[in-house]
Amino acid sequence: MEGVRERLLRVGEELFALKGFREVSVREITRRVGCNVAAVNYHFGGKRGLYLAVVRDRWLPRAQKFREEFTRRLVSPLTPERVVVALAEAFWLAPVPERERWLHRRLLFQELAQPGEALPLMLQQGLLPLYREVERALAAALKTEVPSERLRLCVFSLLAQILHFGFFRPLLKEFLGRDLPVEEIMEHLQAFSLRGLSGWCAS
Amino acid sequence: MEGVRERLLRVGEELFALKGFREVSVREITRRVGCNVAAVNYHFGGKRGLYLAVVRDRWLPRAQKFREEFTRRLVSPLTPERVVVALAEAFWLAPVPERERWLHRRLLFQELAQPGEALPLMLQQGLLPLYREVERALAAALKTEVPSERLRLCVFSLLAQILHFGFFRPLLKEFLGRDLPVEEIMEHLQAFSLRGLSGWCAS
DNA sequence: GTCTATAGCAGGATAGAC
DNA sequence: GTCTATCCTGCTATAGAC
Repeated sequence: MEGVRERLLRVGEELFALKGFREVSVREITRRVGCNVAAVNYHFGGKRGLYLAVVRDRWLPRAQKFREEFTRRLVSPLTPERVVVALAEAFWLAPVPERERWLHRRLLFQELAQPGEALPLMLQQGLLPLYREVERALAAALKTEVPSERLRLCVFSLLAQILHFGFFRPLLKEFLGRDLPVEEIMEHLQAFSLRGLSGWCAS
Repeated sequence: MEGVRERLLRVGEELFALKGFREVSVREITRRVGCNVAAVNYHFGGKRGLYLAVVRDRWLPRAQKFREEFTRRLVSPLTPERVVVALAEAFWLAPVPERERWLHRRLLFQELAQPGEALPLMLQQGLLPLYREVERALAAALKTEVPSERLRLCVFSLLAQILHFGFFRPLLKEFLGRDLPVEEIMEHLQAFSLRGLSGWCAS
């Protein structure tokens, strides 16, 4: 049975992710949960406390789960192609409901838009470890010795695309004229990241 | 002489970009401008009206300016490399104060985090025309016939990196251990977008 | 642990003087 | 056009009954 505390965390995350911290009222959360307004203060010491608990108890564990999905999908011998595929799959095909993936992106987005004390937590404990993990895999995949800063920038470019294609999905739809299925996005990501524009260049 | 109306737009944009619509109060804006609270209602019909005016009168024109900067920097004969450089330069080296570039990104970010009636405006009149412009340039640069959907996805990947390196600059600093100057970011963007990871691949 | 009731405050908007 | 004064609404947080 899901207690009031857990329901507050779940509903709180939904609303914070959808509208951002300020835009959500404690009343709205407790009404949906079906409990009293005072419950938030009792369990979390206030609205801000609930928000931080959401990040700690729901967002961070999920971030770690995505990271593990990535690692789990790496198959040796490592190639750049396989690293890219593992990364894309971890984000888009992991056994996590689409709804949760959306929540996850969205909450990060909200925190970036209005940075608070949760941001350092999310960056350092959520994103940075993933970046390092990808860097390690990529270093192993590229046989040549690549300067580590070069490598990290490539990791950044990879993640940039993954996050962007998530965040700007509506714009993509408008730009293309149709809603591209995940499989095709992955295919493009792979092609672009591995060969870049020169894959299409005549010269 | 800058009238009250213009100052409200300028200060309003600063604050909306920094904190988001909800987080800013009319009182705060008018206090900084040095006018009365009622001025917002008089000139714009309310807080929301001021926000929309900011988007229309300041953000959209600036978006168009960036687009023109891009077009202006294209030199024939077009090559993919030159398109990438023109795009990066338009965003990072245009004769616009860094502060304004920051404002511009930030306001888009806020609107994406909490979409309102301004979002369609920003996407359709601000971003989409730029995307189409880049697509056109890229199509001319790539001699071979590239399916237009492929091309658009490449444009998306390009812009993804440009926006991401702007939004996540703090994370990049932490990841690299130093704050990368714009010139070096551009160099990487060019290398990655043109050749992808295979530029570093042994096989 | 969970509720009701309320304190205490801040925000947006408006009416009307000047 | 710009100001003062004020209304009304909605919020968080807390005190205290049960």
